[in-house]
Amino acid sequence: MPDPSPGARPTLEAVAARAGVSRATVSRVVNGGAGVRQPLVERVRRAVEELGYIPNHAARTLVTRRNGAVAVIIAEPEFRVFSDPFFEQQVRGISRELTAHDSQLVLLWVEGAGDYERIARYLGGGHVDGALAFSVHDDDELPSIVRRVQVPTVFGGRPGWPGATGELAVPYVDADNRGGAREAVRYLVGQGRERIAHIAGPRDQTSAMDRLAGYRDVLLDADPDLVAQGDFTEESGARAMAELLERRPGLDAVFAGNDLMASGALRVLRERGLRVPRDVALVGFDDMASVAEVTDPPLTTVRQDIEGMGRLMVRLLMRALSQDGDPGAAHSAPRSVITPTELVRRASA
Amino acid sequence: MPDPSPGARPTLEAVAARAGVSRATVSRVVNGGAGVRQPLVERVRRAVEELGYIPNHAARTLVTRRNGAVAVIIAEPEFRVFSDPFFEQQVRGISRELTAHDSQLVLLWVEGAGDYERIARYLGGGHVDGALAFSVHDDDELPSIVRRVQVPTVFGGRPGWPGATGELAVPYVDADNRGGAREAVRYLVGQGRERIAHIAGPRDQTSAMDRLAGYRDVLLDADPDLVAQGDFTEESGARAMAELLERRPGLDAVFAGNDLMASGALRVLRERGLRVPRDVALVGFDDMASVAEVTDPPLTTVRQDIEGMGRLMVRLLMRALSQDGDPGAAHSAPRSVITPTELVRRASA
DNA sequence: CAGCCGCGTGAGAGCGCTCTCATGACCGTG
DNA sequence: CACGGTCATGAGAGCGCTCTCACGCGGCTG
Repeated sequence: MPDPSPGARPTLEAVAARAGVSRATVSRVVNGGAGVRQPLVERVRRAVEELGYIPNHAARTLVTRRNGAVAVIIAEPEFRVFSDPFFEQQVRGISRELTAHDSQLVLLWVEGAGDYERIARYLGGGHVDGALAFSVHDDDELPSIVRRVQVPTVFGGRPGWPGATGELAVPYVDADNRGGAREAVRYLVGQGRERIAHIAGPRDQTSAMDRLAGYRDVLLDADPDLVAQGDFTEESGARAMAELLERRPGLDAVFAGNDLMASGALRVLRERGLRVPRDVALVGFDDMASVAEVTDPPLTTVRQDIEGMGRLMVRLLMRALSQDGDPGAAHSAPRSVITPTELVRRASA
Repeated sequence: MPDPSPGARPTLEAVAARAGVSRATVSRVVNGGAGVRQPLVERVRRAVEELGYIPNHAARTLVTRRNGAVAVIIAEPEFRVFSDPFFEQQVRGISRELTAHDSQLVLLWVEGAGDYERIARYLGGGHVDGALAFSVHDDDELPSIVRRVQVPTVFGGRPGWPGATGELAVPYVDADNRGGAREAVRYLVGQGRERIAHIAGPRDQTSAMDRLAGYRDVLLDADPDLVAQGDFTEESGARAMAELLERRPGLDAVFAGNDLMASGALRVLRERGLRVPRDVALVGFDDMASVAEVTDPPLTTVRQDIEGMGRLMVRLLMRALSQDGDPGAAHSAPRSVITPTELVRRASA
């Protein structure tokens, strides 16, 4: 039977028969063709072509124990997940780099706390070679889960739970939030600003805390009343600004924890008739195009290479995966990477 | 050897040995336990528990030809993909429904036109049981690809290529754009508005064209100069509004193709000193929370159940998949579904 | 009490692939 | 020209699971 059941997808066997070689040879050709003589390679290639052969993924995975897929775990505490442009860029970077590594992106959307069991089962089921996770909050269960099911995982953003940098360390990729904040504040200082306030992001996000730390690094003796609490939303930025103005009307600069809060702050500043940057200089963080470029005046802000961070996460993971098989290299967890930031000067400061 | 290589994951075999039954019985228990006597079921369950057994996905897929994964294909022509709140909601609906069906979401991000080959290979490789796609533009290659590789696919939004509703029909889920537009325009008419303009979305998106058609359904003899072209962005809405005002200064209502354009139109209206809704009534489309609720005045708009549409896509696909095996039910492509819209009255009209 | 039916269980094949190992052809060398 | 070595190829096992089928036991009927 030269064509058994025309509807059925051709197997390696079928290709081998057609090319007049063994399964092994076809397999070799399909996987790069190393060690097979040219004429044979071509004959097999032709047979593959003619039959429209596509390797069966499951069969391959079954024996190689590699499945060319990586999970991206998205925990959704509340709102702001996907629609966060930050996120989009990072996922795009991940997607691109994954493609370059011939891997697929499996999206794991965590639906509330009770859903972690499902995630654990999935991760443990060998569906994916590794995982990428974003540890948004301190109390995230994810780290302990990936540890339990032993799935190589790289985190986006420095995890914040106790001991994250010591015993329970996990590999992560993060922007140099602290350094970026320092640069921003120093810039403000360099401009002659003397009463520089800070609108901080949520306390349970390490990025926010790192930025605050950077601010304090430069302004060692900063007046505590010059720091207001926000939660990374535009609204909270506005509220914090109003608060700051009440407490310290004489402030002459604001370093906001992110662009959204900067934009909220800007709104309040203008409502109060304060000119930016003349009366109050304003610096944001993130260089979120949809915000920083469209405010009036456009925001001076700290840029991070978000897509690059996504790619980097993948690269770290891939390196860990390729070492996995090595003897002696057992459990050589990838090192974490801090990516540089860059101050983007626009009109607001 | 009771515990061969402690690091290795236990197999069915191991569980069977531990429970003192055959592989077949363990398999039955793992897959629901039908037809196995209670005491045995419990013994097996306990063994599974003790060994921490997790079924190997690849092996299972190899024999069942089902892999519990569905691809979500995202073609990215330019910007607005993830960060589109519309998109986020739809993907969330998909994710939730997929979870309910014990399936995984595999994200396929199309990286430009040349990338379709990769997508085709992936789809054809049996990695997924089916696919969900969004046919943003008319010239999309996706429909022909899924047809070629024979992967059951449900589209989000009515596809617009020639013959999409006839010979080359594909199942899709779409909102009742035309009906929603009719309702919006009728509402305006009912308010006594007499010169109702429309800001249309891009010509190559069926949703935009359907909304335009709905507008025309009501205003059969509408002045062609009362229709301006936009591209669904805020900016284009502003431009279109300016244009309309120039051509027909006397207009007393605007039905915008989406909320973003409505918001742009609103900006221009206010700049020109026109009061909304007093002088000009304004209706949008989508009920995009981040836009419609925050404009001043808040937008009267047409709401569609976006998350529901996502869920519906999955349900249609699942139905098609479960029929796939049936004899006689061959190629019973799922029917398309149009979901209702609802006019949300706020202050702008 | 013999026969039969039905249900619960086990044996074993096989899904499509990779990979090790044996085999044989061909080369160069002594 | 015989021999060992190298390299391309094929044979075959086996990855972990499902599923068909045969088997055996019990209970029911005649």
